[in-house]
Amino acid sequence: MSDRYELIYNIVRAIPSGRVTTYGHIAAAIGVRSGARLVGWALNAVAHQDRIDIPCHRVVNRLGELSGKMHFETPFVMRERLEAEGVGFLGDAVDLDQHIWVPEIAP
DNA sequence: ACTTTGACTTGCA
DNA sequence: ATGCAAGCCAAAG
Repeated sequence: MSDRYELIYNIVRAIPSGRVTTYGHIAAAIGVRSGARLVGWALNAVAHQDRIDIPCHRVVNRLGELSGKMHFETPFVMRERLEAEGVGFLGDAVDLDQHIWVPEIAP
């Protein structure tokens, strides 16, 4: 595990309830602007291992779509949790304009 | 040790 | 405005 993973986990864990963020924002926050895929890998590792304390369901792609919902226990749990936190949906994507959350850039 | 793929994004045609 | 291609880091084959 690289230190980047820790940064990613730290940021994802810092996402407030009822808010969502995108892979690109997290990637930019850890200093790797084009490393959005790395974020996905980190979350996949988190989901596959026992790092469930990280709210990976609050991480969506830049369109607000729940791209990683199929990696959860069930494809519905992700939306269920987001809706339970008060996140509004526009069709199959979250209302980014209303719930987007931008992490602080880490040096 | 090298190649391929993946929970993505951005840029050019 | 839509479609295809390239780029980036890390892990699995």
